[in-house]
Amino acid sequence: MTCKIFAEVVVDNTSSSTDKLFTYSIPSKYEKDAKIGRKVLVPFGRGNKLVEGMIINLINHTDVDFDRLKPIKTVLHDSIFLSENLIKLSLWIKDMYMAQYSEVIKTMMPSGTTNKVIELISLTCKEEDIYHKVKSKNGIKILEYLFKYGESDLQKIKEATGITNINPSINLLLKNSLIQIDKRISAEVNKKYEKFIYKKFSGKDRDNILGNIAPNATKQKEIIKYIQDKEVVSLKELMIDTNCSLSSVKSLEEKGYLKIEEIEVRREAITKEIHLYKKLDLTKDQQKCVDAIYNDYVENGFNKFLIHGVTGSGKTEIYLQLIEKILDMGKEAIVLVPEISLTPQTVERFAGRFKNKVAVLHSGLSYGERYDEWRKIKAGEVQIAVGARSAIFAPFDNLGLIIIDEEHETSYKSSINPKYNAIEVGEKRCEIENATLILGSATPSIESYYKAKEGEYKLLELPNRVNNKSLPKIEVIDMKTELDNGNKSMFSNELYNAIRDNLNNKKQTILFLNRRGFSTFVSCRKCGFVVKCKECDIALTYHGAQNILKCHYCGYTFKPPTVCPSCQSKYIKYFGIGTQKVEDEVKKLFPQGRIVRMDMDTTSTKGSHERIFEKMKKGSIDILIGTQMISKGLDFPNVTLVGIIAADTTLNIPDFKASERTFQLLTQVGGRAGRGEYEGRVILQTYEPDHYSILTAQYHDYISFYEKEISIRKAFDYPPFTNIVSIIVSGENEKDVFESSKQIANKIKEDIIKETNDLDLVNKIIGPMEAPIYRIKGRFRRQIIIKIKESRLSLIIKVLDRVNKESRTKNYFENIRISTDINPVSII
DNA sequence: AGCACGCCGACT
DNA sequence: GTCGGCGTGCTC
Repeated sequence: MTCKIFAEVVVDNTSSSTDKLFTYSIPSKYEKDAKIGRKVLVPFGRGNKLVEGMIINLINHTDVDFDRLKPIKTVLHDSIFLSENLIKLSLWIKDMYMAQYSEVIKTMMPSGTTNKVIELISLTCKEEDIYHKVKSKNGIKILEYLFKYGESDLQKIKEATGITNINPSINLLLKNSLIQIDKRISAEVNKKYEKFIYKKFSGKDRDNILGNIAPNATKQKEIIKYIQDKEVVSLKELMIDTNCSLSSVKSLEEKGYLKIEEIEVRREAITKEIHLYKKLDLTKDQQKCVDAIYNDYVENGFNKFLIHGVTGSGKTEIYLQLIEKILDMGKEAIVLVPEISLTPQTVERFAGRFKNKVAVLHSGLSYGERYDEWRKIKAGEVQIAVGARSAIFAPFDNLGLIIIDEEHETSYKSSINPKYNAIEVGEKRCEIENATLILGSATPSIESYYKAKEGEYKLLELPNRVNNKSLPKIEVIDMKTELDNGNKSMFSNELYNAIRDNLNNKKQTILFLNRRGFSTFVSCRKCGFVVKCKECDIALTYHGAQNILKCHYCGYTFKPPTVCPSCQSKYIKYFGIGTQKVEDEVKKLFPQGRIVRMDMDTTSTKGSHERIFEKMKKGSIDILIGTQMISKGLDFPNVTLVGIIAADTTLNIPDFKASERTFQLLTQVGGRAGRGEYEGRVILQTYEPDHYSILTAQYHDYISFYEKEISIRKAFDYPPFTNIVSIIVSGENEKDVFESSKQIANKIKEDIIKETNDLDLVNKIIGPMEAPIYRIKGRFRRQIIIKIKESRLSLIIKVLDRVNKESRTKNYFENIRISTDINPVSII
């Protein structure tokens, strides 16, 4: 086979106009190293500035003019590179989600590992040369700066001298050999090194050495004694244990007794001590599940499964035992869990079973930690990666299994570019790498369950809990009746009594409300004015602890008004309840209880999640109040009561997934009760007790919910019966946004007609209209929605891609952004 | 996006 | 001549 001589390279550049493949020739010395997925340095642009790139393809001939071709400068021998399979996957993602090459490549790599080339400029002449060899004023300025401050990079010189067009002057100085330019490459994240001390003497020489050391050098003697029966010790450790200084160690090194060496150390992402998590006996149902998947994998390789198992049915143990089998085959596994439940509890189970074969990847890690975990995977030091969404790209070369737990979670869909869905990417990756995909949930998404029913996934049902405990009873309380009976508080009589009894019985209670803050909106009782964010079209939430109004979209805070900004009346009232208010109320009603609130406001610091979990586990919390953060993965045997304060908060959102999300949330929260030996009780308060989401959740009846919901989706043509493409046009100038969105919509329609002449398709384009949240962070937003059948999706993507590019080059309006989302998790 | 290039007018 | 400012168009 002949060697390929050209490489198609994606250049590290955020601009959309340079987001394409550039062809470079491969110098013969790099023939072997220049492989697909390798990082390179290439000269780019007129100035031949060195930039990092990634080889996407190798080819034998090219249409690019010979005199335009440049050679690759360096193939970077880094531990960070991608497999050919992952490059294949990245190309699929780019097409499917209308993303840019560089965006996709960046999400696949650990952040901060992109190399930047810095050009350091230094002098090669004497000071007196400045004035007689250089005539130009700018040239003199630059040289004077370099004399004063020594070598410096271009940016600094530019700032200090105030020369805007500096390059001609620099080039002139370079031509006259008055300066030189050194190139240095560096990345944000690097390997971490620590100093270690090696013993350079043997035991029998010890007394000799001690005799040779000056009598007053007591610290040196101490060090010799300390290290005598060790081979190597970290400098840090030695300095702490012997309380010596670096100079003592250094003088011992000079005498030749020790050697100081820098060695790379791995940052540890799992800091906690991990206890063994014992293998459990499987129930019949669980065993059937494991066997079905394993046998299928051995026989067929690539396949897709959906495990529908009620809360507490032991899905995790199934995952663990399947992983064990896969590992025995020499294969590797990825486990995806929602970010929110990627708590120590989950990690403990996997690491507790498989010890150092596990790497974790999530947003709580520093760049450095993530970089080290990534390299552990790439180097084959671990066989399992547990992580959030982006762990779907864990760089295994021999993948056998991808598990996506709680597959209905919306966090698997990325909200930033590339706006990929980890489930779809997982399917594609398994197809490419001949691996098995397992989706698991107690409340599968409607789309996934439909696919399972249609045979696209193999459906496995686990209808029973492992301990054969029945699912907790859910009592629905109609809050309208409570109100009629004169109860104006947020707690029904039932819930109040249950909390009181639980407290008396020394059992734990979880209270759930999917809204943080104190009050959800502030309004004037006289004129109805609602206080909104200055930058967003969003009602502000009152946060009592700090006495501020907060926008949950942009994070801005405001002082609460004392008079109505609109009519100047004093009748400002705080409406709606949030977790803070619940906390206040519970503290008032049960002053003897130990009460903790858990939401985004109380868990912003690192490790705060963990602290609350530990306290809950130890039993030092009686009542835990929280948002959906507490609805997942928690397993506290002593929780016997779950109170859902207002079940309809998610129900009335104008989104096609509102019912589904409500059902899932209620089922998941309800599942937190009665996981131990005691019977659990769930009290659900609502103003809409007859809504099917609530009725079916009450009886843990997923199937009935599914039947009802799928018929509605079909009737109104929503997913899974159609794909949804949402296009948001945004900008700071309202009129420009209005006009440009209209033009874009027209362009899309024209293009579709040109391609297919399908008027029906054109008529299905909704909008442009004001987006449900019309303004966010000062930008006005208009939305276009296209419902499109699977068979026509690629056509629409093609059209949108073209319109996107065109509107960018033609630049009708300034600062207009177009953001396209294929199958968003919500159209709000 | 960044950057070079080229053209122009202003300032020695 | 030299310098800065700005518009234009390209990047293998």
